[in-house]
Amino acid sequence: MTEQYFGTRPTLEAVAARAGVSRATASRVVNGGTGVRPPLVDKVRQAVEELGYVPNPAARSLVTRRTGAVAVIVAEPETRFFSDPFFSQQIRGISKELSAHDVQLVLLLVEGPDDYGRISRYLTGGHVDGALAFSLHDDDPLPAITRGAGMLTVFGGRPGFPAAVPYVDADNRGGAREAVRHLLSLGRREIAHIAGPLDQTASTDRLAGYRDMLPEADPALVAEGAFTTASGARAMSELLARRPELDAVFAANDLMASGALRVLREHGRRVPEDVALVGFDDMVSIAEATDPPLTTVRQEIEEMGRLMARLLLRGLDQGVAGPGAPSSVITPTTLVRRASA
Amino acid sequence: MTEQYFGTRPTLEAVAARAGVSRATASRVVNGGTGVRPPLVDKVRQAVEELGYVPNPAARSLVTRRTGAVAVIVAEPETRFFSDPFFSQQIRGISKELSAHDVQLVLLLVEGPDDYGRISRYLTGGHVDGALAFSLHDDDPLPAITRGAGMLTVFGGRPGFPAAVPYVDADNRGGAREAVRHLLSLGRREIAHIAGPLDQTASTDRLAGYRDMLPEADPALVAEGAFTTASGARAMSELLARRPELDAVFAANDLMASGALRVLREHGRRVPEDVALVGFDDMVSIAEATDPPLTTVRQEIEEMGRLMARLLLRGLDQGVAGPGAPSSVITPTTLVRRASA
DNA sequence: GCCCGAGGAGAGAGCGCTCTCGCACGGCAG
DNA sequence: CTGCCGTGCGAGAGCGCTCTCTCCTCGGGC
Repeated sequence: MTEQYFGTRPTLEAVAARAGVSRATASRVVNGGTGVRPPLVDKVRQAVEELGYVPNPAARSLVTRRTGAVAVIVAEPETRFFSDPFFSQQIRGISKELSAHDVQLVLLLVEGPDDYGRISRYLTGGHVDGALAFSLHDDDPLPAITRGAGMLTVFGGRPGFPAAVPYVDADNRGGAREAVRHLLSLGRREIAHIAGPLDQTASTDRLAGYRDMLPEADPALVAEGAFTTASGARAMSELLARRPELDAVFAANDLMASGALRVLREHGRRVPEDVALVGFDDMVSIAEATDPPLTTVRQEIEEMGRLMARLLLRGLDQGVAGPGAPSSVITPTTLVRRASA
Repeated sequence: MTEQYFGTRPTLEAVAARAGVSRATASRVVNGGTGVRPPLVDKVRQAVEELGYVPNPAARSLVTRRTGAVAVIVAEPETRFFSDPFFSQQIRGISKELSAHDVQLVLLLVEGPDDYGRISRYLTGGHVDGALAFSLHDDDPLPAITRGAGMLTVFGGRPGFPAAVPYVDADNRGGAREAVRHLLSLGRREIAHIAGPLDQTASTDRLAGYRDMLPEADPALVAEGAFTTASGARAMSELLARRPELDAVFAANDLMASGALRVLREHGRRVPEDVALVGFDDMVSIAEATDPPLTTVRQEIEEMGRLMARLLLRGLDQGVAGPGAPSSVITPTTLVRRASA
């Protein structure tokens, strides 16, 4: 039960006075205590305790030029951010890693094109030491903004342009190959694909994996969705109209797979007997809730978030001018077999 | 294309020099420009532009004692945070309101009991001006922490203790009454309830609403879940075992309703013919994806988030010592009729 | 034409911290 | 016993900004 000094929080000065040392020594103790003799360390520690001293972050970062915070920028049209647990999970991984290093997470949600100015100003303002950014479309202005602000930034998902920026991504192409390979191993021959929006690399990479395994496949077997349940349903209807004889579907995420599943059932196709279905993500709350439960390609979403944070922190520690920008990381995927294929 | 001065960003001093005015005048212009004659204002504005000046937030908040940031504290066991779009949506509303006022959002996720120390230190450290906190269990230490830190805090959801803290909550009790009233109007007489965890007021309030309409109901008609799909399924199994003759279920959220739906189907009960089912939340991605689509009680989640932020900002503006802590707000609910009841 | 008041601009103090520098003191070698 | 080096501590400058206080200037009223 520490006393409350309303209005005037104790300063380092006060701590120093109470401990009978100089401000410099008090500062040394607060920041690790190296080079100070034990008895003095104890005295200062005690003074800190008694006064309930907490360093003023503004004063500190004014001189250190470090804020101890990083921005997490989520640029995604309405629909996806709050229907897709993907981001929550990735942010969770990021949060864990950051708070383990006592770094704070400032969340910047981009709601519309006007927001980019705000974000840009915020980054150049030096509120944060670095940034993590998500889910770029090919024409996303974010990389240009973070570069312009001179802000070290790690991206989530491979950016859709040749710039050499550090990123963390799942092995989308390999995962897709595995999904299709599984369907082939079940004896399926008319394998359709419901792709995500093709201005995102996650979609194009998964499509590329599909094509790797089925180079001869009829283009009519591919339909584009938008990573939402509804778009998956729509794409499935299209595919059934175009190629009624299809016997398998690989959807680029679980949400679209669940939409497809509903449409398949409405058309009287049994899953997996008539049509085998594989998703992507292994979003447990979706994949296990469908009937039948979804066979899907699992990516370690939380781990990817953790990796992004780790990469950024490492880059920050070496200084931006250090031996190298952090390099990128591709995380493996695994096929999770449930009942739908 | 502003020139980049690596290492040395321009200061107010530099702007003042370039504009041929004093630092004080430059500051006045940057902060609104009142009391400065137009020609000087223009000169300063131009200098700001040319140098690409952005104020140093640390220096600023060192003297103003305002950070321009608020904390959003999410204390929720793993499972729920990333399976439930609830939070994402509420955070979205908060983010919109905050960024409209140029206030930043610092996200603090509580991963375990050890984190409370970290949070407490962070709040007392003065990193933020105020806080928004979520989803308290009855024994949650958060209110004590924010009070101890002297931090103005608006809660999301009615806290489970008598303290007079400002909060924003949906009309859980009224919504529950409406759900049950609807089931009664359909002629159902054996109406069961799948409650949420009973150490949260959202659950107890919804249960209270159920009891308001059915004061005589057999206690065996109520089972407790945990707001997850799996727990909803489990609760439904229990209820069917205890009261096989039930003809309606009101679940305290959509996730549990979807779990219940699966179990009902597994037991050969048709929905809505044999058993009518109503959920709560109107989580569109769930309620519309079930088969049949879920009748549910809608709460305006994003709006609630926006309101929380508005309440906090207003309180902050008046100063904590102002005429009054912000008062609480209860937002209305509406019944959304789909096919399940 | 003079005085007074209002309003606009500048000087300077400080917000709370870190960090460099210099000084003092103790131990050891010569 | 003296000189030198290493270590521990304190003094003080300064990070970039805001804001008060003072000074100056200009306009209006008598």
